[in-house]
Amino acid sequence: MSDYRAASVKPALPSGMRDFGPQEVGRRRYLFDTMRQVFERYGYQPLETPVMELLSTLEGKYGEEGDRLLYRVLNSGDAFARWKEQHAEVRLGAFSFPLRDITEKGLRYDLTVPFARYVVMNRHRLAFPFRRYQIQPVFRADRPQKGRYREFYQCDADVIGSRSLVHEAELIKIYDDVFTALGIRVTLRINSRKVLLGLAQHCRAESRFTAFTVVLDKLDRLGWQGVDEELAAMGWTAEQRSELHALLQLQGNNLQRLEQAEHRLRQTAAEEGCRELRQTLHWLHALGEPVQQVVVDFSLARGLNYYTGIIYEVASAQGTLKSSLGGGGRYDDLTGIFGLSGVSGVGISFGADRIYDVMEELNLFPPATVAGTRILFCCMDEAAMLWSAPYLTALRQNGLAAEMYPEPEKLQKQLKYAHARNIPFAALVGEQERTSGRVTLKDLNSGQQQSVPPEELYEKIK
RNA sequence: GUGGUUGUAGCUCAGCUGGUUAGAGCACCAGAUUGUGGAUCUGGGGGUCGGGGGUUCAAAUCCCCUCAUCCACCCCA
Repeated sequence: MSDYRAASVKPALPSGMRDFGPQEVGRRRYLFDTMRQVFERYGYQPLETPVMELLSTLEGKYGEEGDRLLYRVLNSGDAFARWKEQHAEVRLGAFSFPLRDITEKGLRYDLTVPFARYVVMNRHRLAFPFRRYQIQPVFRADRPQKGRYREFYQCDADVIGSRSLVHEAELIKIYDDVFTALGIRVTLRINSRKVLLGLAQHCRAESRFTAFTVVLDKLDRLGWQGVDEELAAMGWTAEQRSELHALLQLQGNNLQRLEQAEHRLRQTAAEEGCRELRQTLHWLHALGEPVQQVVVDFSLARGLNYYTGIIYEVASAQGTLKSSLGGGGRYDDLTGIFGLSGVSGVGISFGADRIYDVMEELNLFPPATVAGTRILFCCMDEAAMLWSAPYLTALRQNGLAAEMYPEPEKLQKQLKYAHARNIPFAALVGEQERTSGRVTLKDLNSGQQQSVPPEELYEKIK
């Protein structure tokens, strides 16, 4: 028999990973349930995919940076040991070696790419347009910091197989419904990649489009001056930069700014982008004006480079966490890489962990998110425990959460436990109760006690 | 991946320029209260001072390395 206690290890978690205690789970469940309800109300169907995907599915989808942040899983068995034997002369880390020999799987980085993979694999089974939602953890080997974790939940809703802008408007409604239900005031910014592309065309800077969007995305952090400098460093002329500045400086409401932008960027992709944005706003109006603030913002860019049409981003309007609570957009050809081209999709994502952080900071969680134990049987001796057991079961059968303290400990200790667990009622059972056939029901909040027949417990405390 | 911050009891932290057996609050356990929780009082258990190496008669304290943490950058939910 091995002495497993000899080698005691310091308990710890891998960096960026977290446990969720009972209260946190309750609150997270409340968050997820809220989203689930809204998603389903809009006709989205649930989907789950595995944590692990083939690296061939994941690699190259998130840009160079994304590949670096992929968690790679070592092949199981002795693949690595075999590899080392075969390459005994190679010193690990001395120079790059074919990773593929020892790792062919990775943890999912987001939910969109696995969704695209699923759609392609099941295309004959699905009714298009296919709407699905997915609430699952994703993994990024990033360095953790405030509002950034290595394992975090994304809550995605996507519809694939339709170009209709009704979806764009409905997704805004979903954002609106969820954040309104949760009680968070947010700002929802929308833009179109086509407007940005049009601007790049107008400035004859199409070749550096992706780099341009990455810089533009930093506007709220760096301010115009910072963006201006970075673009200058990238080789943008003063004229090109002032053109961009003018676009960002447009005044008026959403529709007015769209009109001006369209006017400025004639004969480019921006015309279509503006038209689509306007159309989306029309649909939104028809579906019902949102409660939350919706702003057309030409500086919104989004890093992920698969977006091609309208893009979204949500940020809290209150609290200290300024980073994004969610985002999304339309991608014209996400399934193309898996061999199914010409299928357009649009989707949004909620960052549950950040939403959690914001709600906690602003104290927005309802007081009781989990229904805990309602009554604790506190027994003086084993005979009392046996006597109580059937009543315990009866309460449970009636759907009430009930517990019995597992030892005939001192009452003091048992009541302390009830108090610590926030259990509102205690049924005290000792010799007196057994002989009289009535239990002493104690209300832990008021401290009052009454003698009741055990059959009436349910009615008294339900 | 880059830069910085902080690691002392289960938790939050104190420990001055190196100097006896490393402290406090909260939490925990026991008792005051042999069938009554929250309050109070009394007592108690708990620490490889993140780990390794070095300087020194002497290191929680100074130096180096390492690990972890948090924050920022990059990037993103």
